[in-house]
Amino acid sequence: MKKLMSFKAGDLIYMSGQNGPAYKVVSGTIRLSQTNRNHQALFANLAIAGDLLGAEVLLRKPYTFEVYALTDCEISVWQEPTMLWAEALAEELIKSSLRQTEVVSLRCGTAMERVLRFINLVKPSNQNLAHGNLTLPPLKETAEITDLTIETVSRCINSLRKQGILIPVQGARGNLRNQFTFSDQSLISLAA
Amino acid sequence: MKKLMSFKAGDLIYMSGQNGPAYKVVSGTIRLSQTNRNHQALFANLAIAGDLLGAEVLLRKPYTFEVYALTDCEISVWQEPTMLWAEALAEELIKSSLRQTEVVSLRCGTAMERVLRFINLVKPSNQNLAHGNLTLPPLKETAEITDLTIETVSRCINSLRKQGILIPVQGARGNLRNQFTFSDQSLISLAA
DNA sequence: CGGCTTCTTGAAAAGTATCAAATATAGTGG
DNA sequence: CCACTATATTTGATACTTTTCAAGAAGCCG
Repeated sequence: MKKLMSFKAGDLIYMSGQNGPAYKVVSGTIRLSQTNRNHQALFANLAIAGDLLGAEVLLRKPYTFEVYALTDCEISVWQEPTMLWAEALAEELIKSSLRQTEVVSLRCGTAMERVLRFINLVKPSNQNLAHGNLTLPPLKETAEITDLTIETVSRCINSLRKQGILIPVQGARGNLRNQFTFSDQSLISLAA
Repeated sequence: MKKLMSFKAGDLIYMSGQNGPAYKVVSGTIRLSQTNRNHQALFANLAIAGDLLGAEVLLRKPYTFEVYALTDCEISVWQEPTMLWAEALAEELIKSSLRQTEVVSLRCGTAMERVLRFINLVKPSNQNLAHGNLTLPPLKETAEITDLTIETVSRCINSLRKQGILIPVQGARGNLRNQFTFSDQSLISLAA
C-alpha cells in the first residue's frame, strides 16, 4: 500500500527549483504555476486524479513549477517500475499533454461556458451519477484559470444556483463556501 | 544528415489514428488539433522548431492529433537513440509541456497582447536581431489559436502596421498576404 | 483578365471588466 | 456557544473591449 499525503485547499505542495520525488495525484485538483520576473504566479496547468506531478525530477532536474492544492487533495509518491521506467514515464507524459488540451479549452468561449467546463473538470468523475458533491476552489483561482474576473465567475456560479443546477451545502452557520451538490446531468450537457 | 520533409502553409502533415514515425520540427509553426464529435477541429497545441511531434507512436499508439503546417515548415524523422531512448523521449515530452504553458498564455489578456505573444512565438527566434522576416498563418488560424475573431486579429495587425512595427512585404502585384518584416525590438517589449 | 478566397473596415450589439459597497462565511479567543 | 474580525463573495452601475453583421477591397490562381 502506497502512503498517501493529504493537503488542504491552498496548501503549497512543492516549489519550483526544489528537489524531491515525482507524485501521482490520487484525488482533488492541483494547480501548477510559473513565477515570472515580476514575482507573479502565472497559471500554467492543472492536475487531477491520475496525473503525474513533477516528472522532471526523474531526469535529474529540479521541479519546474510551483504546485498548490486547489481543493483538498491526496497524492502519493510515484513508484516508477524498475524495469522500463522511462517508458512508463513517457506514457504518463503523453497523458498529461492531453490534460493540457483540456486546460486550453478552459479559455474558450463565453464566461458561462468556461466556468461549466471547469466545474466538469474538477467534479469527481468516478461517479457518472446524476447526483454528487462538488468542492470548487476560491473564486480567485477559478478566475485566473479561466481568465475571467472574480466578479464574473461569481455571477456565473450564482446563475447556476438560481437555475437549481448547483445547490449550496449547508453548514452549522450558513452555507459552506464553494461547496455544492449538483442535482442532475445538466452540467455535463451544458458544458459540451 | 537527416532527411528533411517540407510542407507548405495549410498542408496536412498527418491525421489522428494513423501510424507513422515521430518527427522533430526543424523550422516553421505547426498546429495540433483534435476533432470532436461534431467533426470540428479544436485547436489543441502548437509545435515550433525543436519540438517533438507524434511521440505517442513510440509507445505503439496511433497519432493522437491532426497536425497541419501553419506556416511553411520543415520536419525530420526523429532518430531516437538506441540506448536510453525512453529517457530521451521523456526529456522531449517535458520540454513540450513547457510549450503548452506558452499556449495557455496566448489566451490571456487583451486582444493586442494575445496577438503580440503569438507573433513572438511564431517569429523565427534564432536571430535576436532588431530586424527580421515574419510569415503569419491565415487570420482564421491566428483567431482560433488566440480565441479571438478574424476581424479582431485583423484590427490588431493593422494597428501594428500603422505604428510601423510590422511592415508588409511587397510582391510583384501588391503586398504579399501575411508576410511582414518587423523593424525593431518593440515586438518583444510589447509582448512582455 | 475574371472568379474566388481572404482580409479590411464601420457601426451597432453583446459581453466582460472595473469600481465601489454591502453581505456572507471562516477563524479566533473569550 | 457567541461575539468579533478578517477575508471572500455578491451585487449594481458604468465603462470598455470584443463580437457580430454587412459590405467592400485586396491578394491569389488559373
